[in-house]
Amino acid sequence: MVQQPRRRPTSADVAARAGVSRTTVSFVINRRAGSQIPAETWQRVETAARELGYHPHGAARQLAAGRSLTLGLVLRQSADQVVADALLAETLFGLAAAARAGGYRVLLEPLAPGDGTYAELLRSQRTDGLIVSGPRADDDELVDLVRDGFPIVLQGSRLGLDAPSVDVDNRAGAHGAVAFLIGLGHRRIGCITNAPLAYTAATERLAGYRDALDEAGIAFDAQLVVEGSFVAASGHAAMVTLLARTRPTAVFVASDVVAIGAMRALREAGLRIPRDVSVVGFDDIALAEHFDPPLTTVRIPAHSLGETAGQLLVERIAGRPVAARTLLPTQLVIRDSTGAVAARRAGGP
Amino acid sequence: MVQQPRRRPTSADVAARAGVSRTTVSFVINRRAGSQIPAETWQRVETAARELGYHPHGAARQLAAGRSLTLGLVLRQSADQVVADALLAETLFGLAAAARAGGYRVLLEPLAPGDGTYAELLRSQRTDGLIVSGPRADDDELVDLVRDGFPIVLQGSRLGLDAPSVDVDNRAGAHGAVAFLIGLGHRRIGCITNAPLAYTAATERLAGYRDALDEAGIAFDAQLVVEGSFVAASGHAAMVTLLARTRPTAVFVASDVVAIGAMRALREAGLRIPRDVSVVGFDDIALAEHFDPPLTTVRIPAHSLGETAGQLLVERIAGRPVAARTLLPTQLVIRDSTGAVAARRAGGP
DNA sequence: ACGCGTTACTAACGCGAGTTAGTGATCAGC
DNA sequence: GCTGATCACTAACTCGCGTTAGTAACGCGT
Repeated sequence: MVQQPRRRPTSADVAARAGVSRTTVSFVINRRAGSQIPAETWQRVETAARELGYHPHGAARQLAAGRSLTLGLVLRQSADQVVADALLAETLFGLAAAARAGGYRVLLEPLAPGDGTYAELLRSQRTDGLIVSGPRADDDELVDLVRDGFPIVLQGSRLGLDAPSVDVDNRAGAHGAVAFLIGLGHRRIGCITNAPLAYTAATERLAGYRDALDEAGIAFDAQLVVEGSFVAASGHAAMVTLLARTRPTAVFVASDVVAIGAMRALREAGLRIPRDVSVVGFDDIALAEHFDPPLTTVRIPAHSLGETAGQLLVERIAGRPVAARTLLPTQLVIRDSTGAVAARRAGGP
Repeated sequence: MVQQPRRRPTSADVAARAGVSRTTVSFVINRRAGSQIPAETWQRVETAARELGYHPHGAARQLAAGRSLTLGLVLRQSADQVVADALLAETLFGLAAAARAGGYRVLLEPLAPGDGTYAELLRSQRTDGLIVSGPRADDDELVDLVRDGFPIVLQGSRLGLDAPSVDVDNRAGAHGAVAFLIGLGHRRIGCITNAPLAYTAATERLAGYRDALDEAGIAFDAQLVVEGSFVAASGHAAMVTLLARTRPTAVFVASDVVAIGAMRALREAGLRIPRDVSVVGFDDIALAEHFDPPLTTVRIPAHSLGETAGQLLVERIAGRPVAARTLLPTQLVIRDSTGAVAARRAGGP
């Protein structure tokens, strides 16, 4: 007996088996509303499809329907940032959840700056829309795509682009953290940034720091600010630099990962947290509450960051209007790395 | 003047503009080898394509060519695991790199056990192959797909499946770590697993622990083994349990994240690391070297784990034979959380 | 018997490419 | 001057499905 080289069944096969036309099969498969198909016929089609193991061909559907039902996620972070970004996975899952709710899938395009192009994803219709995470100001490709009217949502800082963006309210979060320190009596507060100031998020968090200072009438002192750069080691270096200049009673570190490095430097300098120096972080990564001591920090809604971005993109693809800028609120989580300023002991810096 | 409702250009438009047929355009676009197209014609086509801003329609190509050039990544981890998995992003990037090298893209399908199906990805040809991360033994869907001959690569433990799998050499890694402790003079060594033993990786790491014990002629003591479960808090609880039973001179914790919780419990019990108790972790997450003290741990090649999985899948899709099981080597990274066993002082447990 | 709706479908086109089988022109060789 | 081989291309079919426009059958009222 000759074995047929089993071809995957098409809707025509299903139609033949059910004794109807392909159109009818299509209606049944897509549950098309308003079509008058008697229950009996409907059943016949479904049965035939099941028996044949029929699964509609994705590409054919996309071609005919004109939609890919796919969202692209472009990650413009460098390798360093990715490894350091403890919340990426969570954000990703939020996005995936939103995508699924809208009937979409997520295509991932990690693309460190300068190693490739992503415009093709959109221009070739492989994705119906794009979420660009960490867009840089010099991204011409992005400018073109937005101008051409493709559905795009920015995650992170916006540049003068006419595309909706989602981000965490970095400035308010930082402001709250530093205001909390001031409330504890601290006046000499250091700041270690999460990243070089070319990154908008870093600038915004620094701005929040200044806001709180201004509000309390404390003069800004550039000596108290040092740049960190994503990884813990940068926090260590920054803290060493800071301590060499002066000794603050508290430090606002705009990233938990950077903060753990900073805390290590404090320990190495023989300083106790929070007795000698209070530390506040930013992000509330899962490990923050297990640091020694457990870190007071600013919680970021990572999951809903991704989810919101996904929802906005789905709306945009559907052609519905969308807020130009969505800022997600943060929340200060108070743990044990912060305390009231110690009574002034002898000897200044 | 009436504005044309600009339709995206098709290969027919390019053909018309260049004064050739669609076939010729197709040959040029796909750089088809062996076709005799004079340089002049070739140029004309390329110019026409550029001028029109032509980009081949992805779905149409997929339909005609029968390949989607997409790899699916199915993540069967629960939300807890994802948040805890500090290396996921890195693995993902490794996969993406391999995919790109083979001309593929990556479609992400996060699918906590019991919340959906992924077979459709393959059956509808939306992806050419699948990498299933963290496959569970009760996954019937997976069994069917493998039986039907779809290209699938498993990342993590294999179950009796006839599909190639990639994983870290958990057993050897654990063995090395514990042997190192034994070499330092430790004989009473606790073990906190990274996950419930239903997870193969947890079982394997525990087996490595026993291997080292056996090798050194140390009797296995079930009292010294406690289960952890992905997150740091579980490590804290496990260590509390362990200390309530007995006091080991060293503990092998099969996950850095779990280890940080365990270390906190040690501190809370007034024990110093490594003076009173040595600790070895597993994974070498980015923060491990910034723990207090910096954690001795077993490094996992996260990037190449993803990369290898991607390469294997690409090979399988191409129909080439592939190793049934690939085990990636780990590396013991010695830091400050381990030390020689202290001279026996008065008082046992 | 005729007209007029419904009901329950189907024929056929189009989506945008890849690809096979051919075709006409040119040219070398004798 | 004819044959046969290259060269440079093209017509036409195919992939699998969505969808519009249309039609056959049937029922019902007059």
